[in-house]
Formats: sequence, C-alpha cells, structure tokens
Amino acid sequence: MTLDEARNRFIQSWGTLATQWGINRTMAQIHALLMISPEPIDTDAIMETLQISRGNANMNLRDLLDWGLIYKQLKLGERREFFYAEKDVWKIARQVAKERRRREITPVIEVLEELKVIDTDSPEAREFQKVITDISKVVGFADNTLNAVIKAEENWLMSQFLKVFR
Amino acid sequence: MTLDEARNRFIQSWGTLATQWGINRTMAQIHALLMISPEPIDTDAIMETLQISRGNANMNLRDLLDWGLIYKQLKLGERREFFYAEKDVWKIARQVAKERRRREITPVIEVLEELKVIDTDSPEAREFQKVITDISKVVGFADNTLNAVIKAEENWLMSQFLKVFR
DNA sequence: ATAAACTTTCATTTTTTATTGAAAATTCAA
DNA sequence: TTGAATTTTCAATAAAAAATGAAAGTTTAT
Repeated sequence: MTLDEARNRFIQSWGTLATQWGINRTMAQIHALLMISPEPIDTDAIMETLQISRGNANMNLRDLLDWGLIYKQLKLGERREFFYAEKDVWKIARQVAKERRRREITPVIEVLEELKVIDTDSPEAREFQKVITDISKVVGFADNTLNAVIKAEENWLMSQFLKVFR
Repeated sequence: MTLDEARNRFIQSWGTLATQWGINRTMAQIHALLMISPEPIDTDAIMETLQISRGNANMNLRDLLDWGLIYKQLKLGERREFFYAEKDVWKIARQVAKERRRREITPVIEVLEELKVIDTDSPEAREFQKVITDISKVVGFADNTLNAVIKAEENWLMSQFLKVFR
C-alpha cells in the first residue's frame, strides 16, 4: 500500500465513522485530511483532494474552527488562508467532549431535572419519577466522564483511569 | 406539569438527543415510551401515541429488539405482541456500548492497524504513521472505556470509576 | 478609488434517510 | 383447510440533510 492509498483509506474510514456519530462526512474528511497533512493547506487544495465545492469546503471549515479542531494560518505575502489541524489527539478528544457536553448533555440534564418535580400523587407518577431518576444517574455518569476527559490535562490521569478497569 | 405532559416532554427530548447521536428519532421515541410505560404495550398503542405508521413502528421495534433494548411479551389468549423496555438503565448502557463497539469501534481499529504497516521510507510516511499511531491510542482508549462499561456487572465498579475523577 | 484575490452566503438542487401504506406472509383458532 | 388477526416487507413518497455554484461581500495592494 502506498502512502497516498493509505491516506485515502484513512480519510474514507474516518468519514464513515463520523456519519455514525451524527457528524457529517465532509467535515470529518476535511479534519482527517488536515490531521495527516504535514503542512497547512488552503481551501482549493481541500476542494481538489476531496472533490467538493467551495461553499461546502468553506462551511465545514468554519464548523471545524468553531469546534476548535483546526486553526487558520496566515502566510506572509499571501492572501489565502491556510488551515492545519490540532495534532495533539488528547486535546482533540477534550475539545470534542467539551462541545458535545455543552450542546447535548447539559440540555438533557436540565429537562430531566424539570421532570423530577412532578407531583407524585399517583403510583404511576411515582413509577415515572423512578425511571427519570435512574436515567438521570446514567446521564450524570456520561456527564462526569466527559468532564473527566475535559479536565484531564495530563496523560497520566488517563492511564490511571485505564488501570481501574484492567 | 401533569404526568402526561412530563411523559411527552421526556419522549421528545430523548428523541432529539438521539438524532444528535446518529440514532433515528422514532426509534428513540419508541424506546422512551416503553421505558416510562409501567405495562407492556402493543404496536397499535405505539402507533397512536407517537402518530406513526405500522410499518415504521414495526421496523423500529425490530431494531430495538436487535439492540437488546426491548423485549416481546406474549399474553395468554392474546395474539398480539406486547413490548416492554429493559428497565435497568445500567444494562441499557452496557447493551448500547456493546453494540456500538461491535459495529463502529472494531472496524476502525482494524483499518488503523492496516495503515500502520506502510513502508516508512520517506519522512512523510513516518509522519503519517505517527499520526495514525496517536489516533490508535485514542480509539484504543474509547474501546477500553466501552469494554469497561460492558464488563461492569456491578454498580460499585462504576462508582469506583467516578471516584478516580472527583 | 479601483480591482484583483479571496471568502462567505444562500437559494436551488442533489443525495440520503425515514416514513408510509398496501400487499404479502405468517400464525393460530375453529 | 379456511379465514380472521396480526406481523412483516418493500416499492413509492416525503422529509431532512448536505452540497452546489454563482453572486455578494471583504480585504489588501497599488
């Protein structure tokens, strides 16, 4: 397998994985491409490599910037913007955990808290409350896990974590 | 807020969360409905409550059965099938972790292993290999985490885990 | 101020995914 | 067996999401 083949293979796989996690394929592919690019690259290079339109490239680049997964680089005497990916994969994991927590987990926790305060007159209501409370625990666990990842500045903390389960 | 309002609120929220995680809305709504139903319910009740077609209900019920998140119950003297959800939320988490690991993480690990064996003649190839190796570590971490959840038969193990990060 | 280089926006089109509903298949009681 | 009750399938349709590309907007050098 040549280097180029390997690169394409990786970009494709990463894109496929992403769609299963509710992230759009192109965004993941651009991210993959930038992760394996030694040098920052510009919009046209991305368009050409991935065979996508300018608008599409731009939109997804903007999203990746929002997520803090890639950065712009300005070259002296160049008008174009070049992009490069965060290369520290632990930082990527933290960034993603942080965003997903904010966008997804936090709102659900809020709804669950609201639902806990219904009147528990009937047995049915009590049953409902029990289910909600149980779910809260699992969501809380997920939330704690994400927080742990977010706050894990050091790798050793991660390895500590892994030890617990071995 | 009445019990019915709370129920609807929960079903809706759970559906919204699911779409962000690459799970279809209806499947999550059916699951939510069954989780908060004290009694097993039949296809018609699901169709009516969620305002969906028979085909749609059937398809998503089958998927939920595949995932091991719900069960069939046969009532004596009744032809219809009634469905009920797994009520142990830790078991749900384990089930989901197991399925996602099998369907998503394992294939990616395989691809990454393949990509590690390219020839490292050029500096470019070595750089590529480094990125792939780093990504493998993170994916491996995710895989270990899922495994930990899968194998956590006891709740205290989870609480041990949580302690590490507090 | 102008224009070239480049980026962003967004109405339209394409693609993908989910849903419908009616027909076919299955199950079971009589 | 027949047929009524119920489940499953699947081609057609609808809805949602992503992508296009051309036009509008910005920035910078001159």
